[in-house]
Amino acid sequence: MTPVSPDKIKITDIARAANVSPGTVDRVLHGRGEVAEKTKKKVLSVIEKLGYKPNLLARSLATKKSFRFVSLLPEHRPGEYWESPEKGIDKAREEIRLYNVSVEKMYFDQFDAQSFVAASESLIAFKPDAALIAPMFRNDAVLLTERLLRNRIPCVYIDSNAEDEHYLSYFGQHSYQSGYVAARLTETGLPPGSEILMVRTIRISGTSNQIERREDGFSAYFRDKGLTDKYRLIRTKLSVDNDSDNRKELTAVFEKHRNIRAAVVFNSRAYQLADILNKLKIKNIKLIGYDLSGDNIARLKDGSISFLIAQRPEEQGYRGIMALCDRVVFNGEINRINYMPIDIIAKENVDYYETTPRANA
Amino acid sequence: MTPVSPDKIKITDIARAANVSPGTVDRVLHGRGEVAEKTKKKVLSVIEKLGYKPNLLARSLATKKSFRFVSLLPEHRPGEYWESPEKGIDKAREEIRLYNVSVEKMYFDQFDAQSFVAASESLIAFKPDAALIAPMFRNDAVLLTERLLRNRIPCVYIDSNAEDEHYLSYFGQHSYQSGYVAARLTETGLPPGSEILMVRTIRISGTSNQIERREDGFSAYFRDKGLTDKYRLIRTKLSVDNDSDNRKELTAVFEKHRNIRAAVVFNSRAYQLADILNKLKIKNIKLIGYDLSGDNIARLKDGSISFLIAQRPEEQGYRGIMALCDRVVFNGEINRINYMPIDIIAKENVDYYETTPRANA
DNA sequence: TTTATTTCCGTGTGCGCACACGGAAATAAA
DNA sequence: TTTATTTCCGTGTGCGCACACGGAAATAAA
Repeated sequence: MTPVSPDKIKITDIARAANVSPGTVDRVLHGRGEVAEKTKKKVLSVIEKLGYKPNLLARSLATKKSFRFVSLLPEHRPGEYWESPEKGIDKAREEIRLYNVSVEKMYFDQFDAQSFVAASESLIAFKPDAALIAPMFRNDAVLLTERLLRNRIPCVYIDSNAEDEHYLSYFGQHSYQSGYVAARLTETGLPPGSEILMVRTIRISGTSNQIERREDGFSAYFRDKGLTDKYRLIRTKLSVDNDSDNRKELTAVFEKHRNIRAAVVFNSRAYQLADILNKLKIKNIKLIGYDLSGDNIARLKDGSISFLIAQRPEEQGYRGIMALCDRVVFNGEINRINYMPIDIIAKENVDYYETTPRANA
Repeated sequence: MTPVSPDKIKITDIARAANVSPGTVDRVLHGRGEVAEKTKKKVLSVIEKLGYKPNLLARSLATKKSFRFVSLLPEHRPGEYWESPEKGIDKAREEIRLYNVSVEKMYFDQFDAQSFVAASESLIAFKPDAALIAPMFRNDAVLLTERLLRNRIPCVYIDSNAEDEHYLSYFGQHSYQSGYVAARLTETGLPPGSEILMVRTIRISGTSNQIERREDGFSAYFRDKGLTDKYRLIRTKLSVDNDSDNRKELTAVFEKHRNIRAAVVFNSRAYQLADILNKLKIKNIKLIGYDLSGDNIARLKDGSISFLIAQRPEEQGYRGIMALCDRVVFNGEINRINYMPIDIIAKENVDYYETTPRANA
């Protein structure tokens, strides 16, 4: 509560030092043209010399611009994974509201590629100033981002990386490495000779490459460490919804492989496997899964799941939106690839895991 | 880039609706008095009805107030633990500079209680508007915060919780629970009959209660799970600096206890134990430690350390300062206890662990 | 009742910037 | 050389708020 801070130079200081009017400084700052080359150079050199930094508060207050962002996520129900990224988006939205940024939320059905295409059309028609996208359908996502790019609309991907060149920035996990971590957790303390069950859930529209790369990383760990003789990797597939088929399949697998001591599920449905194993009375299986959905947390707490790997989904949404804001509103630079931490969650630390980015003023 | 956002109500809207002048609304908003009781009620009801939210940008721009914060941390060198909280403080400082908040950094010697007392005097003399403190010397920290409280200066603790009533808010780990997590990691895959070495580093001015509670949590895990027959906990003490004494001590311990298969160090010096074990050619010890100092990370990567438990030190500093800002600058409410996640770090995920809170505009 | 005091409130200015408007100077066209 | 056009720049206003100032109305003191 002392007197106001000193030595902040402002546009009028620049103007005085450069012998021009504030209006001219403004034109130079915004590259609006209508300034003689000589004058422009003079002003720029003064700006440089005095180290002028615009007051973002005043700028936002004065500007009449507003910005419309769009997010495109899978539809979801309470407790499901996608609730978390959306929470992060909401938090960011609240924080940048004062900068005249609005965020319109759009959705698609994650089991229906056609719904993604339809949503893409709506998104394009909306003419947003920026977009945050969960590119679950690789090809359609690329088509969408190509069109956005053509209109100079920046685009951030979260969750899974489509590996094309059409997005501004990616916030998500390094899937391959997360598989490596899953393998490390699986191996720790596992008796030699054990068999390890790798579970893939069949999806209607094909497995995402995110899941595939988790599996790749997982397998690679055992190869890289020369553990392929010590352990044996068994693969099986489960259906998303057909419970009785799944039981039959697993019964057969465990019949055939008597030494399965660990199992890994590479999507967020580890709870499904936990439930089936419970029903089949198969015990003492070390189960590793992904993502902190409500169901997974419950199984983690009751001991059916040993470890879950998390990827700060809220932070993905939050930082994705903030990056777009930095870019569009403040003309900042954004890191292209932003890998999230690969968080290891056990029963003992799950209650203290909060992905929530801080709320600020 | 569409027209400016609508329906934002401002002070003049309140004034019109309440049949008063903007100045009167302002007096009510700030509780400056000089308003008749009846008028005040009228204005408040209109504010309520229209759901007025002040524009923080305009408020900060218009206000002539400025705020001086102080941080009080242990001195440290590059790569050491305390660099991280300081990084978070710097980040927060940058973000709230526009709100006329400055952060003055003060330091003490973490091995010299007297230096903390001296720093306390400087801090008080500085008359800050808020303080962020690492309360490593419990009693002296309490004395300091009592004096701050008397002057109505809000005070945030980070890292360790002194458990008194004199601070506004705490950002740090639940130490007891983090010991529990350490125990879980230690136990996973450990052969029955193993002995577990619990290492305490002797400090000149007594062990902090943070460390003690980690130990408590660790021991409690084995009791709670009924594992006291299965494993045996061995305790030993090491000196901070006397390497040869430490070697002798450890040689004797391992001489006596032939079944030690795991060791835990409860402060950030796990690398010290790793180095001694290397020199003594003691192998195959599963080593668990705390905090991502440069030395610890190196040992994690070369395999001497199995797991480290981290506590988002940058986030502690960042959120601590931001909380003070919310409170002092924006009159917000702050959560009193803010436990950090208990992060599990292994060789496989350490490169993706960033505690850095996002940089924003 | 008159004057002094207090209570209460409205008006005006500035925070640092964006941006519209209009006009002088320089240049091009007649 | 005169007029039309373009280039270039300065001035003025408003964003939403905090806060100083001063004055009218109400009350207290004389």
